[in-house]
Amino acid sequence: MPELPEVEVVRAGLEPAIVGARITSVQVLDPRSLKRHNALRGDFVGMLTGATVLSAERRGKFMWFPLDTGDALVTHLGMSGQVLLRAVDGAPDRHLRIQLMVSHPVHGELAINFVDQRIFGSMAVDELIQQQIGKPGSPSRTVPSQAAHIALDPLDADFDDDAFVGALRKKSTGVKRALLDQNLISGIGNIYADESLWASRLHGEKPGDALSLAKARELLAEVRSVLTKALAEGGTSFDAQYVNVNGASGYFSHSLNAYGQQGKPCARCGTELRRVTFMNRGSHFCPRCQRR
DNA sequence: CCTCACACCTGGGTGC
DNA sequence: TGCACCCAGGTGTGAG
Repeated sequence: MPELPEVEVVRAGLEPAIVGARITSVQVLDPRSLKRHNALRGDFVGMLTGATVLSAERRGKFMWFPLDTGDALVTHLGMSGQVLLRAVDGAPDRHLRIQLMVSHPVHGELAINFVDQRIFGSMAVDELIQQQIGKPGSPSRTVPSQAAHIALDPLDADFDDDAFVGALRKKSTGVKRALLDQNLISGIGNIYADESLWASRLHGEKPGDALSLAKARELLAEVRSVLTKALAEGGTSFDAQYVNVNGASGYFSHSLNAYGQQGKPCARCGTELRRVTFMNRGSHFCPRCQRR
């Protein structure tokens, strides 16, 4: 269940090993992991083989790696995806779906293993497009076409606070659904949505258009705080040895106040936290602090 | 355009 | 021990 902090930890961990590397060979062990690859533009293996990686980028939960061919390798971890850096002669990983062999000028030969139990994640080669997004006056950006509809994340310097707050306060739908809407604000998943709602004392089913301006701003501030804290913890617990990059290492459960904490006392008021099913997924909240 | 239900997936856990 | 079932949830799609 990687969300923004976990994906960013993976991106940052991959960056030193993958930027400047040349892809020498590609093996697709399960074509279902290519569901976001548009084969009409070309063959996944053929478009990657021989290409050199220029940088490591992220927007929300999408990562991408621009190539010297002009396209980008796009990666989404979905629910259970991991990108593991391995020695070329390493033991095979369980649920390995795609393997890239790369040659790096400093680190030499490496295997990049895309591992994904549930196959909600994917790899793809996609075209990069130019896009105007974010606060008025923000510079134009390059983004894979398949991620063009994804909003900036709230840790991005060009994130438009006023536009988000305004749009949120026009939505009749519940505020949790709005937080999970990647077209409105990206990077938040079920865990950090529940954490942000708990921190701002909001019930997830409270309609967005019922929020005061101040409350909507407070929610955005709490979202930032929760994500920043999780990112900092992920950064510190992250093994500096890049060959151990492991996308599953996230979930800084010791700092969770709501998610998975049903039955435990609320850290604020002591009331027993509850879990209900909402939007086909678990929602965790304090029935006293977070009134509908 | 907006809202929302649902399909897509696997394997760990539970109940019988 | 085995088997059926439930559950975890990010994203894209299509219905209304």
